[in-house]
Amino acid sequence: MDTDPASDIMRVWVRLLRIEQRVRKTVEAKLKNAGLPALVWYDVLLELERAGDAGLRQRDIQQHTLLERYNVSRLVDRLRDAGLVKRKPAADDGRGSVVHITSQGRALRAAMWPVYSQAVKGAFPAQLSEQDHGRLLSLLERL
Amino acid sequence: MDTDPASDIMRVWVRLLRIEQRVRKTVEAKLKNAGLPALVWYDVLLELERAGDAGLRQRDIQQHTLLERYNVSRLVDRLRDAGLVKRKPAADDGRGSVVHITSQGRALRAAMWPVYSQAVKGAFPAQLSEQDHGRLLSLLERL
DNA sequence: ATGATTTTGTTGCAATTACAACAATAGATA
DNA sequence: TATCTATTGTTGTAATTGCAACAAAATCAT
Repeated sequence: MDTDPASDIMRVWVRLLRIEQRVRKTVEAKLKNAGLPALVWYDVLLELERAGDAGLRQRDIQQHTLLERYNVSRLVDRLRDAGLVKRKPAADDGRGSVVHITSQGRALRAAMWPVYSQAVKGAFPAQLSEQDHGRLLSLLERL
Repeated sequence: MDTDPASDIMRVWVRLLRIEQRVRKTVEAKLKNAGLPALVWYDVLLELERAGDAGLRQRDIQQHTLLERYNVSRLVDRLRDAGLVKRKPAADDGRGSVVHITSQGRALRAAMWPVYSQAVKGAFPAQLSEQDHGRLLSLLERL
């Protein structure tokens, strides 16, 4: 077993971790500063918007966002309480429910986007070339 | 302002975010499964071990780990309660304290390393070449 | 069909993290 | 010096997340 702290993959991981923390932190701060909810709300609203009229099972939200089951359950509660989504019993599965975004939900997601987008851009001050972005993306895809 | 959801930098960010979530999740799960504490404990213990006899101010822990001030405060409390670190008043600064790792702390960090390391490797199944690792790392360094 | 297993979702409680206010010292400025 | 501001750290309380147990329905195996 490789126990070298400086191994390639660990270097990549640690670097990736720090970048994620730094960017997430600034994004969350700017969202809060703009009076908007946290990033995870955006994530869920976006997935629901993409899902369209069919909506999404909570299970699907879980898979898309990598949230835990119980966190999805409670987050959907909060989104519903805020009028951003609706829960309906699943027609073909007596256990679960289907979640649909409301027009208020769509409006909030749209309002969050420019703040989110700008915050991310601001947190990556280095201007990589289009080619570098492509290279980086294709390397990340392989992880 | 660019509001294109598919812009290069946002693609990179979203991909990076998902990778971080996936890997962190498996790492935390494997640590827990091995009866070991969470990743953030490892992070702090590692920084303290690197700092050596001089120890670290809590402020420095904060900067290295990107934790919030109050989280450092309470995490150091827990580490101290677990016998992994010691807090001493800072000689040259009446406000703060200096944190030192104990031998138990070093032992725990050492015990966590192989589990951590293997978990990360396992979470990156794709075998990138040494050259690709280098390319990826240098691109990440620029973010 | 029936019983066991898996999947889906919820909930009480514990642990952690976030927010806001605070105290104490250090450092800067008049 | 005296005062103002910034830095460092703590703590009460609220919000969120994690853990464990649970319920209900679907799926599988016999």
